[in-house]
Amino acid sequence: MIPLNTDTEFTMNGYRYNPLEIENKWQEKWELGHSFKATHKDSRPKYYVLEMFPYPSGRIHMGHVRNYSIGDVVARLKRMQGFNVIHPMGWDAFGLPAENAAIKNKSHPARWTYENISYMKAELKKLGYSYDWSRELATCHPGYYKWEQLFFLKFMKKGLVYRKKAPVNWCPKCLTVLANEQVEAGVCWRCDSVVEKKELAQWFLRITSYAEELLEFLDSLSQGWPERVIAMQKNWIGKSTGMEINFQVEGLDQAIRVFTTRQDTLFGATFMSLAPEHELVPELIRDSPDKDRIAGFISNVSRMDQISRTSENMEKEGFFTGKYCINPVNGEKMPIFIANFVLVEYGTGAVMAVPAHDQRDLEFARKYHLPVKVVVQPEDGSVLSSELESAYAGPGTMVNSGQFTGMDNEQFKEAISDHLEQRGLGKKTVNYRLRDWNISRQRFWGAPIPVIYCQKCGPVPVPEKDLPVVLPQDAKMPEDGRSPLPDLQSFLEVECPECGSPGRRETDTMDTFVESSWYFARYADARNEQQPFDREAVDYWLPVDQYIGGIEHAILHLLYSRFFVKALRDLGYMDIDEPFSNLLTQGMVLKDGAKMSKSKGNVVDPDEMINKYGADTVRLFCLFASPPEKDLEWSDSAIEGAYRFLNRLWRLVMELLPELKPVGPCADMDHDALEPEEKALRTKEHESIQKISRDMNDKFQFNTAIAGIMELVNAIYLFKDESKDSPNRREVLSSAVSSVLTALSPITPHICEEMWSKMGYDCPLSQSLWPKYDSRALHREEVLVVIQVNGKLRSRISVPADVSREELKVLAQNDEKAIKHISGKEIVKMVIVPQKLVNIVVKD
RNA sequence: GCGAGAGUGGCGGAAUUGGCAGACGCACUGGACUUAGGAUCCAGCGGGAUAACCGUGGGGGUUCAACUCCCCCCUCUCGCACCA
Repeated sequence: MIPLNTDTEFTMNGYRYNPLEIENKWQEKWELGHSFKATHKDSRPKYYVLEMFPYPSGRIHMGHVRNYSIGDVVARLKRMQGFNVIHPMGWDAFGLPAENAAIKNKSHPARWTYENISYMKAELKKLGYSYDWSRELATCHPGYYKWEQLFFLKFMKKGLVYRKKAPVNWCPKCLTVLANEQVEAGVCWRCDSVVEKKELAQWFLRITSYAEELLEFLDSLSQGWPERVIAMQKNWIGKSTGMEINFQVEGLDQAIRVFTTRQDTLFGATFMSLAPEHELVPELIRDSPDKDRIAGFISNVSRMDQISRTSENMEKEGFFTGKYCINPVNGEKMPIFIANFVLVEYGTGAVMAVPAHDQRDLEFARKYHLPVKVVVQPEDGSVLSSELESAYAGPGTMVNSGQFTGMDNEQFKEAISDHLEQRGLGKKTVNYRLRDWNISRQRFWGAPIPVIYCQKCGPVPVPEKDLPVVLPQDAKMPEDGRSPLPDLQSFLEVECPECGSPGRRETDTMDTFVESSWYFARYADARNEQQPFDREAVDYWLPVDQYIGGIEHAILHLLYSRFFVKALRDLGYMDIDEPFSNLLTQGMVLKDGAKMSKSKGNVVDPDEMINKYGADTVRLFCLFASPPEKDLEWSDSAIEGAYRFLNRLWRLVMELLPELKPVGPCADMDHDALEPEEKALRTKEHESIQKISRDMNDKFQFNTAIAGIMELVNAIYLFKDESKDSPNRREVLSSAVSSVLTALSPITPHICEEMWSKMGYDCPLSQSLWPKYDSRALHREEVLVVIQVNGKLRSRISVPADVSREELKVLAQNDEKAIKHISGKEIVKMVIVPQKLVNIVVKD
């Protein structure tokens, strides 16, 4: 319920703050006036502000409201500061929930999706965001995914796409495979099911061929991106430099290739550990008497789910294959083991075990009574023996290392690398943790992968002229949750474009992260039907100057998008290296200390809040309660506070309305001619604009910017009651009120527009310019100076701003309160900070 | 274990980067107006015998002066984690 305002002052001009009425009115005006439509034929500098587009799940939630309110403030602010701003919005519209809803409602996923989009679009409009809706896109529209399919074909031609049969991550609940990035601690990123391994032929994007560039360019982002996002990406790419070394298998014409970053410990390698899935394993165990037991062990391990297999307290286990390999530097025989902790995906799937200098190898060696050989002695004087309790991984001097004994291990690392390379026993390599991106999904509601399997020609790309491969409208979703495509003859049956024989369409669709990897580029030219986007438009608008979204996309979406931009650049579609120059990761919206969720029953519905308080109040609360990167705790009383502030401002302006004139914010006037209170207010106004501009622009600290606005409002309240009537009173008041409305307008645009127009302005605030403070107005005649004695605050005095250091010294020493603390003591020193502070240092 | 960040009143949070700790707001207390107050206005609001003094997670240090810089430690949040 909106509290009914009946107080006399409030209604005296007949205007009551009615948020919904005002908001409707201005939203309509903006829409009819195409106020936020952007075009690249413009001489102003461009500014691209983008918020991560939403999945059309049904309703907007508070997380969206916060995200989009932050973005809208940036957009409106930059517009007022003279930029040509593009601020688009669209829908990340493919994905599994639509399929589930379709099964439930016995309809088509498209229907649910488009209904949600229209509902949520109305919600966004009610919040008054300054989007250029003419660029709206939905990724499930063939007009969008057609170009994605084109990119797929271009990638294919360039060797950036390949199909391979591989053990892949399978989510038993989503009935589809997942990319490595989508498996979090062994469970599905979306539904938390434990992920299984499955052997399937899948389509991969060769993101690893950009691994080095993706890593290197992180440095160029360090100014504009949060450090932790960069750290997470670095970590994910996981570069390590080392060597690949070959170990000849005894009695076989085969070598085992290992990857190591500690080639300096090669003399200490006493056995070999292979991943159970290593390709040589079958051959190595063929003649083993233990063959069956080993095979059982291998199938046990490889069938294990990711969680238990990679958990820390998993017991290290292995089996001896019965075979040996030869240490290339000392010719020693090393037993070959199969070990459950060796990962086939990383490095070469084989590890040279150096128990003295690697904790895992040590544990394994102790368990199976394998030799431990120290080859690096620490330089602190302690002497390690093979009895050591924990492995030593630090630096030191080489021992037991043939002719290299006595060398520093770091130098030796270089020496042994050259030594091995010269003899053809190994080579220096760089290894990445990053894997290629599996984009195949066994789902219906996604962009079809444009490939046809021909009985004769094999997989054949769909010719570009036949794009898009459209998702069938007549598909019926099977009850069991599988994709309908593999059973849909009308979709499936097709002629081979190369030889004309019967072919079958690929039924896998693309990972939905593919759509979100390039949507920001499509916004530059969203209605283009000839090509993905016009080169001129993309060159003008991209990169995104400010990207805003949740930290949960720190790796997935941001890494994929960076990869896409680099790949599209190399295909000649654009000329930038990175998509997002600046990134702001906003915190979550919490209620009772937890993320809002239906299951916890702590959801606050934005619609309800808008109906109760209006969009301006909801926006104000979201921006005021916490700085953007931090989590925001929802508070019913704090939103009341935001509403109260807007009412208070409304009352102030309505009361003063008869006096106010459209003089503009920070209006020019003869400062010296003003009364003292007028000077004070004018100075406060200009100081506030200085502070607010700084907080908003440089730091996106909207919370402190709003605090600054509130202070200015408080100052106006004081002024209106205390100042005398004078020739300049109206100008001073009008300017200050105009500054408040202008500065607040990016945050609460509707109420500000309304009061602005009531003040008599013709040009709407949304098209006005951000005020410039006059540094002359910042000058105060009197300043407050703090007096300390031995660093402790003792007094405050008001002095003329231009007082000299000497005068200040005298004033401070003669200050009554200061005298109490210095009398009878010797003044050792006086520290003067002009206009601020005097510190008198005394001793007894 | 590695990486990133945080720790300030009853609460959310400020502090121009070394110069008045607690801006702004919420909550609370007292008062005014009032049939009424959940509206509004005024005042107060870190602790403390309202005096000294003590206070920014703890302990040291640098400095005339430390929330801020340096060293050690504790706690919490997030991410990664048997990565060879």
